[in-house]
Amino acid sequence: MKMTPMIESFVLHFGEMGSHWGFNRTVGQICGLIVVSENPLSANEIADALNISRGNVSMGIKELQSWRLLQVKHIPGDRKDYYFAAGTILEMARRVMIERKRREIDPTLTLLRDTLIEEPLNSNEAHAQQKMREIHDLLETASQWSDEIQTLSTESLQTLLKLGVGVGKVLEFADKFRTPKFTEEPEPPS
Amino acid sequence: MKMTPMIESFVLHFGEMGSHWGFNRTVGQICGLIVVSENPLSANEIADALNISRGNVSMGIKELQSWRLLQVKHIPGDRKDYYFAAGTILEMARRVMIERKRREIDPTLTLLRDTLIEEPLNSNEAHAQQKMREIHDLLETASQWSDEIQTLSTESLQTLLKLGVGVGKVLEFADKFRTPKFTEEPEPPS
DNA sequence: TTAAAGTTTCACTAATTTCTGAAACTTTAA
DNA sequence: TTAAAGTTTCAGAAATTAGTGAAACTTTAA
Repeated sequence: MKMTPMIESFVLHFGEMGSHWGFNRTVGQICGLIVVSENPLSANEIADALNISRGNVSMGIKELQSWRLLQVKHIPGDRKDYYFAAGTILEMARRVMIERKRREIDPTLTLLRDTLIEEPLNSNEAHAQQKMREIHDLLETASQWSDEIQTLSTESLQTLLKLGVGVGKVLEFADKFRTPKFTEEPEPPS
Repeated sequence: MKMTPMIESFVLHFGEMGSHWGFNRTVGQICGLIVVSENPLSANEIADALNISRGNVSMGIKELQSWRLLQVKHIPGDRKDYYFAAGTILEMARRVMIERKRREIDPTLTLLRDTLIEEPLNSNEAHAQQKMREIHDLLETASQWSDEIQTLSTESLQTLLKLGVGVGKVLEFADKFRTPKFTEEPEPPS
């Protein structure tokens, strides 16, 4: 299976992007290829298209499965596994987000929580803890957003994404009319 | 300047995190150290505390400056530069976001836009373009969010972050009362 | 203008990560 | 039960990325 130049350039670019999204070049390419492919692909077809070793494909597939980005199809009378993208782009993006949160935010939150219960030994440590608390609170909020997004239906997420772009202006306006004393929660509508 | 165990463990962890945030271990450590430090630090003090070479510190500082995460302080009669964190944690986080968007999203958007104006040569390419359009639209939305956030005041951003956690539920409710007419999803095959 | 103090660069080395290919293992049709 | 087809693992090779330290460069007080 030979890729056309259009598809090849996309797949290569996706490979480079991959490293920003938590996986390596090859894994990114495999992911790109599968997303863009019309029919499910066998591991051999992938190795062939990307010109990488069979073992490497096997590793890559395992990695992508750990991100829950692949689905497998079986063809009767054929023992191969055929892989295709698990869900829409939005669903895949969401899975990546969730997984990244689990791998990147959660461990830091744990460390910060553990550190923040220690008694500071001197003013340096007191200051450091203050900063850590700021980081903790921000990550905690990010974590809550992420958990929330996990519970949303795809449609609601779509709505939220589209809506978002307008939300900022409203807030900027609201903040202007807020007294410095009451910076916590907006009045609930009665 | 010797780090206490508490601060050291934080700095080391921050170094590991760093690689997820677009910079390498040492740069992460430098950033962590500076954030947590009570007073501005000279390059030599950083090299000393982290036990890395002077040249490496110089590179790291340059990198952090390109992320606009550092401010420099001069002490009269002292020719050294003293570095400290540029703004609050939230401000720093926001700078990282903006910069990552510029480095990671924008180039992909460009590639996708360029690819999507090409005529598909066959049904594979047509399908690929369809997927690329989905990715494009999602990244476009992400990009708009990012731009918006850039224009928000820190206070409004705080408000938005805190608020967010409740927003989802409202949307889920609203979507229930939306007519299927406006759903963009295709009918599942029967 | 000089030299001491500070900073940056860069060729080289070290460490880490990724990839290969062959061997081991698994599955299933006959 | 066997062997052909398919899959996975893993030790080491290759490639990439990070870090060192010495030399070159810059700045400024005297």
